[in-house]
Amino acid sequence: MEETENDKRKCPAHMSGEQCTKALLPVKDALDVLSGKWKLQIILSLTFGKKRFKQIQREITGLTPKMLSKELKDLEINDLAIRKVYDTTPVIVEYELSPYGRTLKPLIGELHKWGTKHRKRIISR
Amino acid sequence: MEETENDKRKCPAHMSGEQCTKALLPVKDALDVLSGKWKLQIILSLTFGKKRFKQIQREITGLTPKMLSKELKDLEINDLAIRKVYDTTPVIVEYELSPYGRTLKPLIGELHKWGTKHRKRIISR
DNA sequence: TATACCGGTATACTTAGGGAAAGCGATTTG
DNA sequence: CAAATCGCTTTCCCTAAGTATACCGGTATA
Repeated sequence: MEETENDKRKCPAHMSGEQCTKALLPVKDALDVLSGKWKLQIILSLTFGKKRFKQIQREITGLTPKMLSKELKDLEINDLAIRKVYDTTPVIVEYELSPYGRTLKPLIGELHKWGTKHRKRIISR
Repeated sequence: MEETENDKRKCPAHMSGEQCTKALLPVKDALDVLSGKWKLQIILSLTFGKKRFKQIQREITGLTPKMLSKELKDLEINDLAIRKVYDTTPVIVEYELSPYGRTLKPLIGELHKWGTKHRKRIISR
């Protein structure tokens, strides 16, 4: 069995295997931003306006403060959400989606589109 | 601090909290299909043509046969990849992306687009 | 006959993600 | 004064995901 010909199709002629996997890095980045059990729900929650910590937690059943805290930090680090601390007594903390965070919308839209079709396809079998 | 007004913005007027989270299900489905450490690379590998088991494994450094086997089964279950067994001696098994699997391309394209911008944004700080 | 390749499986292990529960300082509410 | 709310953090634990390693029957190759 000769494979020399087959192996030529590993990658397109103009890119090496390394370049191929490099092209995947941004895809993984995007996936990372949305991955995890709660991020999507939190993002969704924030698309409807500013929210306080406990308010988000109340909305999303099962979400523990530990996870919420962690995920909000992740969103902040990625510039997707903004944390605002108001100097009141007691202190008030509000989270909101950043303008940049809103650029996720079309992406999530695409995921929703494909996912809906997929759901139908898998269920109807 | 009154919150009655704030709480009204939890979800858009026309949908309940439950409907909101239901809308997320297909998004999660789409994410699931691409999640895991190896799936993207395997899909990428298959976009360049039919591949045999060992051939894929050789291409993707670090990928163990156990994981490859598992991921390929996942792809098959989701109709994204096709497994073809040729009745030769020794038997030859080839994997390829299904036409349906190729419908992932625009989605991955979007992920790539957003991810590229994000990568630049995060690195330049 | 020995070695290597094929397409995987089986077993044991480590790591990462997430859940449960408690607690903290500050403050308001009864 | 007691209890509750806010915005968290800490600790411990469990499970799922992934790794390492060995192995299998069959075949081809030196």
